[in-house]
Amino acid sequence: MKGFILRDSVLPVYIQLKNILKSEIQAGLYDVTLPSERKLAEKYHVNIHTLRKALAELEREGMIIKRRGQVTAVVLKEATFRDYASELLSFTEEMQRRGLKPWSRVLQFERILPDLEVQRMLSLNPGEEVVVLKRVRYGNDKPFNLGISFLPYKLVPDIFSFDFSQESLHYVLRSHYGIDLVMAEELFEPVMPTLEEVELLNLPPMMPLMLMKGVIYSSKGIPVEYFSLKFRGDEARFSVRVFRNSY
Amino acid sequence: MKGFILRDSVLPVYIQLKNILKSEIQAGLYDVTLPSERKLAEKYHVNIHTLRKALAELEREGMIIKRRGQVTAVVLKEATFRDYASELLSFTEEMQRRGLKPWSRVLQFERILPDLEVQRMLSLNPGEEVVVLKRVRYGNDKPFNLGISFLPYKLVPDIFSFDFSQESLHYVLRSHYGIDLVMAEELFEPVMPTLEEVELLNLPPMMPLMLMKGVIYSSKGIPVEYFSLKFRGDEARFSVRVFRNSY
DNA sequence: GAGTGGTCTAGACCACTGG
DNA sequence: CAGTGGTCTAGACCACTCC
Repeated sequence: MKGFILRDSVLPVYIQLKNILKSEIQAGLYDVTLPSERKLAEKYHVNIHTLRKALAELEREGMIIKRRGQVTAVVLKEATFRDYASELLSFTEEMQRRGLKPWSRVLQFERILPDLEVQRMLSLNPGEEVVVLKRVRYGNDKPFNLGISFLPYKLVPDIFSFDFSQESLHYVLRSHYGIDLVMAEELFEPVMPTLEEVELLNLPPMMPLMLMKGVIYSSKGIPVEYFSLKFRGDEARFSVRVFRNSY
Repeated sequence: MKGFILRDSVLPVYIQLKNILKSEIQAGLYDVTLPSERKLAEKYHVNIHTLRKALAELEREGMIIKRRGQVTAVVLKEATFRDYASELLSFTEEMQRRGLKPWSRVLQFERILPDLEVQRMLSLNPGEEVVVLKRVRYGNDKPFNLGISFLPYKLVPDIFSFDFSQESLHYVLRSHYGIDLVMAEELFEPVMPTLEEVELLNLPPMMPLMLMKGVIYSSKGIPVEYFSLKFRGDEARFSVRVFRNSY
């Protein structure tokens, strides 16, 4: 990974190339603009289409900006906001990334008939049951959020054999049920806490919450989980990068 | 646009193809899975790489999910959340899209020396001045948000000749200064309003705000605007789609 | 093993930007 | 008008999934 591309690596060439270019940009090798695509392709002995795929990745990450007819601009050497989190991660992974020990207090875990909103979000037929799992999630000793998850019961028949005060829901879905969660639609909204939430999350007065709710889909395109997460406002900073669409 | 691809359209083939496939999916032509890439390419008489580019667009929009070795899954016929807004749009464009008349009340518009945060976000040298523009933005008669923008003065020398109670800042930047805004880093956080904000936005009691702040970059990769927007909580629903990264 | 999507190469041509 | 990035085609081979 010192600037050489391994043709028989498990990583595709364009990903290796992306990483190389990223570290070169961060090292200050290219300051305001990048060399042309043709020159870069020649330099790294790859086809121009492979090079272009690497640049497309960098652009998606917001590191460079390409425009037709112009040299491509170098924008960022690193993310402006630290809490960059526009990636689908389980709470467990999020905590591990921050070096905190994740665990949960389970408040509710049972089979119920869902209300209409949950039914619609999970594309369920009337009468189909869901599993509801309500937890306060902790990192080390600090409460991070209050989460409610709904899953179609038919997808997770023997789920009550797991202890979700310790286990990761997403990990169980993958390892035990073979369900890969790959995409989520999320909606953010600021809300005031209820009295119950003030207590559960140990909130100071006048602290608003960030409500994040949405649907998570498996690799087969099936809606697997409808969730609602409430975070302490001062701990909940979500950042994204957005682009102007041309077409 | 009835299912035929025009080879001499201004729109690239892969965009036309994306639109065709989208409308076919929404019409229910493909229900759970799509035909294979080879078959689709043959059906529309395009090269498989062009077809793949169209599918990549649909996947980015969250409409389908592709996995190696599997047929590609159809996920959504339409967005689950209506307020889908992960696109860089000016307030004026946002209002026009909703059919509302945008205008502003300008509260502050002057040259100042920025504080350290603004200086850092805009990559300014000490002593460089910025223009600050503080406005309450309205759609028809309703206040939508309170916005503060900071721009490097050197980029917009004669900006005080414009009246930003009517004009769109982003439009002036593009048409008068030739500055194309193409990318933004944004951060979201729930906050409680100050007394001033309660009054300016005509807020009911205990209504939290969504704070959205960030930096907007031009096509040359230059940070052009640092902004802070505060929205009424019940009017501020931001939605995104996130994916699991493989590499 | 048949079929799927993923990667890489090769080359042609186009559209746009800038001096 | 030279140089840039964008699009489209052609074909080979690989990695993975599912039966």
